[in-house]
Amino acid sequence: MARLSFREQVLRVREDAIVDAVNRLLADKGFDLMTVDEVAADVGIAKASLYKHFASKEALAAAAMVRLLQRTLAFVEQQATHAGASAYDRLRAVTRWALQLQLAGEMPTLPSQNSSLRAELMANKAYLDLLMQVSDKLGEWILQAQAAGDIDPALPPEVVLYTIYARGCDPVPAFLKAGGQYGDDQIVDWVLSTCFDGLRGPVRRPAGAGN
Amino acid sequence: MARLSFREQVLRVREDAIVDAVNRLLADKGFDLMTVDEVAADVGIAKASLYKHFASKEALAAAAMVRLLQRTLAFVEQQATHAGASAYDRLRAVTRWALQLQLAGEMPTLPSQNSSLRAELMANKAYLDLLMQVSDKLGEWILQAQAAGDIDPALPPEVVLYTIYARGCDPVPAFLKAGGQYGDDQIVDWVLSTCFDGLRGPVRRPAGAGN
DNA sequence: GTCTATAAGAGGATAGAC
DNA sequence: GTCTATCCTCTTATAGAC
Repeated sequence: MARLSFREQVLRVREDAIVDAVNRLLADKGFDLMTVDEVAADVGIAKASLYKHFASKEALAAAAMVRLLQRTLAFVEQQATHAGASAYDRLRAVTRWALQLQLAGEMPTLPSQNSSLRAELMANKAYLDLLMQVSDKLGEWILQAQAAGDIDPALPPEVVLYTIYARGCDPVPAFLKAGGQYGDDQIVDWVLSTCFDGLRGPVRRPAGAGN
Repeated sequence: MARLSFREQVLRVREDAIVDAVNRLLADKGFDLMTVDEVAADVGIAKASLYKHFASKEALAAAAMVRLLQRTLAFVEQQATHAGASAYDRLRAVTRWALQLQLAGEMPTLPSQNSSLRAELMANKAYLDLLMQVSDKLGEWILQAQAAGDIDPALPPEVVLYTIYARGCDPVPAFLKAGGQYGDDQIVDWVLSTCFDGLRGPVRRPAGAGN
């Protein structure tokens, strides 16, 4: 049993290395431009060996997305333990985390339109399950934040959820980073502000309010 | 000269039909999934004939983007004639127009990462010229809106400009439309609100302000 | 300038030896 | 399970007749 367990550990380490490479390439070039040859070369194994671990290119991407959702769920559950934070604070923290991940080049992005990939993901139970868990938790916070008046109660929670998800693959941070004149933290602050406070900015008062 | 002019007109009409098809396919599936065969089939001519009009797939996409920018510039210049509107109103009108275009399936979207395509665009004088004209005009309005306090003066104008551009290819409207329970106008209003007023929503007052 | 036919190559996936 | 070598399909692009 020790030998079997060891073998399994080796397997896991190798598959983790594969998912690492896929994650990097998805973040860098996206699904359509990522080639299986690149993944194999990046990991340092033959392409045929890759296919012993994952059945298809879509399965590779799905594995990367599942790991992303696992990490997201871990972060979300960690936030839930902070008693002092409001629901709004938590939503903002999660969004900040996603933006930081993206700027670090570790956010795998999928095309919103590739049908073969969507089919694979919609058939992936682990993926759907995790996505639902994350969405449920965020959904709770959204309702709480709306009740507290921190998030616009006129918006359907769905709209808020999608908007937060969309910030994770927003092109703005990458463009600003490509410009080269701002640091990551500064970029994150600005994008976070435009997301929650809008282009109008935080705390506006009616004309003539005096401060 | 009349015969030549007539021939040129026929040419223009045909090329317009090609760009129409490209525009539709780019909006529908994106650059990577669009094939030249599809474009040819959609227009109803042979693929080889396409290549008599445009030198490459990238050139096709570039033509669609140039036409988009021409239309954008036309809309922007039309807004400039509305004397009653503030700079902020105009920015909001342009963003609304882009969102409506997207929901109508007429917004060609490019991958933010395809290098061959970016190279072609960056070498396309007409494209760069139009992009600069649009950006200059929007940039003016952004500065004015910031001076008027309608847009957060703490944000670099660059950030505001990129954010507005990014709304034109935001995945949120398409997701909401796919859900099927909301009309286009409703979706546009919500996304526009999250863009300018943020998830917090319009007009927040300090606690205890009374209304 | 339009067509049919085909070149040329990339990229996903597999065969079969070890 | 890893490798080398290969298959096969899809897609961009072009040749050459009309």
